[in-house]
Amino acid sequence: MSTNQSFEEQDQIPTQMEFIPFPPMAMGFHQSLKAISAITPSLSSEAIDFAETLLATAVQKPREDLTSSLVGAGGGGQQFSLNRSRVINPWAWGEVTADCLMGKRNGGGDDDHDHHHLGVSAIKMKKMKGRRKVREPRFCFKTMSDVDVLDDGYKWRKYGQKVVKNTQHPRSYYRCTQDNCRVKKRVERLAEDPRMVITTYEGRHVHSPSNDLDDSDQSHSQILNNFLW
DNA sequence: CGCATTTGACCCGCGC
DNA sequence: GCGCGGGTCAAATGCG
Repeated sequence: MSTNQSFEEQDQIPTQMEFIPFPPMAMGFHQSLKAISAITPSLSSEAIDFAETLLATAVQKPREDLTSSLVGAGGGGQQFSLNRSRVINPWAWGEVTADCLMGKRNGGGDDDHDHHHLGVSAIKMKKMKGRRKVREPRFCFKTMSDVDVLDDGYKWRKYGQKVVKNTQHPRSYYRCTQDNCRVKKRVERLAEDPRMVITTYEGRHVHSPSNDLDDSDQSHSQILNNFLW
């Protein structure tokens, strides 16, 4: 698959920890990602495209709306930054955090549940030493939520759970239930802040999302919707 | 009864 | 070569 190839062929592995502050997303989500990719070759155009599509799917909005939502919801103070490390993680990743997503107007309670973060990371694995192990493109969201599994429109089946070292929360492994679709995702909670959920997707869906969202999963999609306005 | 989840075992890559 | 740790498998169990 050509997508995998382009992820694979980029062999630039970050060598030190860098933290590059990024200007507000006045230019929009897509352009911001493009700009990030100019800084780091780790974000290929496929990664950007993948990120955008996936995020749009997750929030159930067309890609065009996604950009305007993020920009429109903006105001000042979004932080768009790039964190690169080989020590902690051999993957390069970019993260976007919109201010609006945390404190947005919400007359109700002002407890933690009104503070939402949405992070987006497009990541690739470093090339296996000696051998070519093809890895699907990966991508992770960081969200603040009290539910572990955010509804992204696809059906997932859990196939494993593991307690990873130095974390008190188990990591869960899910696979897309669709035949011939090899997409997987991992869900874990941040050790430093258990309210933060890291969802890592691996691979691309070969089908469109199942649209049975309007029954029991309503609450989940509502959480996602809350991120954007 | 069928399907999803749980959970311990197993596999494999990597660092020492 | 060995041990560790992350990822996956699959039998057992739970649930609707």
